[in-house]
Parts: sequence; C-alpha cells; structure tokens
Amino acid sequence: MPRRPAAPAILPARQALRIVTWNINSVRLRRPLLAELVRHLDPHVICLQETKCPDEHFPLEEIRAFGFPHVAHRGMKGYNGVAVLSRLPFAIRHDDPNWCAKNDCRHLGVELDVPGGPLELHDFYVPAGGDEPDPAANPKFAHKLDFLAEATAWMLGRGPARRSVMLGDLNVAPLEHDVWSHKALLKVVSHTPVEVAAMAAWMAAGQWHDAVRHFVPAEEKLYSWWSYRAKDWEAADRGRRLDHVWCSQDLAGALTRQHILKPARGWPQASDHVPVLVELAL
DNA sequence: ATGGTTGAAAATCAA
Repeated sequence: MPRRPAAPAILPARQALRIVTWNINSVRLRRPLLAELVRHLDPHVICLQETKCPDEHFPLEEIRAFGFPHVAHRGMKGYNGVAVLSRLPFAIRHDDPNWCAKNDCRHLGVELDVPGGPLELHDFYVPAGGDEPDPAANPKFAHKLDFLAEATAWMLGRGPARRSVMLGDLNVAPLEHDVWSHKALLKVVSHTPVEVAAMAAWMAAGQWHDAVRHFVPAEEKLYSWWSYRAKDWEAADRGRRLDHVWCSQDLAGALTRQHILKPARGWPQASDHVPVLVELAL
C-alpha cells in the first residue's frame, strides 16, 4: 500500500485548503471508502452527511487513524447525522439554531483554525422532502420548505457572510443543467421552482458564492448524485447536483479548484452521492 | 413509463 506522511497539524503558509463534502450514506458501512476518498483527494477537512450513526457508535478512533485527529459528530439512530473530520484544529459552534425545533442532526458549524484567522464552516443536510412536491399533502416537503426558510431568515439576520464556507447535501439542484433534464424534473422534488427559489433566497441572504459553478459554466451538465434505482447509473447518467459548496464573497478570489469525484459512484458498495472538493488559497 | 435500489431497523421508513 502506498503511504503518505500525515499532513502537519497546522496548514503551512500558502498551501491551499482542500475541503470536501460527501453524503456518505452510513459512516459505519463506508469506512473503507472514506480511506479511498482521502487517497484520491487528500483533503484537510471532510464534511459528511447521512452518517446514520448515533454519537456513541461513531467510529472515532478509526477515522483519527485515517489522519483526521479533529472530529466532531452529531448523529442519531437510523437517519440523518453530520460530521466534520479535520487535519486542522477547530472549535465547535454551539449556538447555531435548532432547525424546525426537531433536534434532527442536520447541521454542524465549526470555526476552523487556518492562517489569517478562523474560517467559519457550516455542514448542512437539508431534508430531502419526500416524493410529492405539495406542502399541504406532504409533510416532508413542508418540512423542507420550512427548513430552507429558517436557514434563509437566520442568514439574513446575520448579514453577509464573511470568511465562511457553507456546504453539504442541500437536496436542491438549482440550475437547469444541475439535472439531466430540466423539463422532466420540473415537478420532481429537488428541482421544483419553489425549491429553486428558496435556495436562491438562501444564497442571496448570506450573499453566498457558488464555489463549484465558479469553475464550471452554467450551460455545462454537472451532477453529484445518481440514483441507486438506475440499472446502469453511468450509462443512463440521469444525475442531479444536490451537493454544494458556497463561500462568502470575500473568499471567491481565493478559489483555486473544484473537483467532483464522479468515479466514487462506481466504487464497490458506493454511496449514491459522490464527494465534492473545493480548494481555497487562503 | 409511477418502476426501480439502498441502509438502518426490525413495523417498515427515509432517501
């Protein structure tokens, strides 16, 4: 096995910071793929969603052994769950909102210790919203819209984001070419106009910048998720871009790279989402 | 075309 020396605890001056978001769909089942992710992308920080792991069962020591001594996790039995794995020290933010008063482990905020001062980092797992895009008929869709509205109001109240990164499985594909067929998905949860508008309002509330589309023209197809239900996900290529990385305007000039690790969808026992990397020269 | 697959859990439920 190839070996690489562990990254230093402090990010060296002028080394770009690599941050990954990944809906891992069970952190316990996919621990080996986490090591594979590290081998391919060598990130300093990994933000996970859908860990599906109560805190008392989180595989902490194994993950530390992958080279991530600093770990925060917020999990529950069966569903949801987020985690931040880091080579660099961070402080957990404890006063972020309890979204929709549900205590359902969909958000973890940290202050990352990087050169030039702390970087605020928010890891989100937005409700998927069920199948029927009607909040009156489908409580899950109502929850999704409520969640998006609360997050928007919170960010409006805080003012424009500064020195911040906002990422995660946001479960909305906002642009026409964030889905395989804009027309076919207009009434499919994740791409309905009401969700797209809600996401646009959220982005505008913090004056966030799309750090991935920064590098990829809006006219180009770009996905981070492919359904398990396709016979051949790669041949059909009916994907959606549900996973996002946003940065505050003051960091837009620091963006140096994005990478969506599409081959991860073909790994054995893959998640239906693939890791998304953004690199910032802070 | 309303299917199809996966994970955690043990009823199915959520995605």
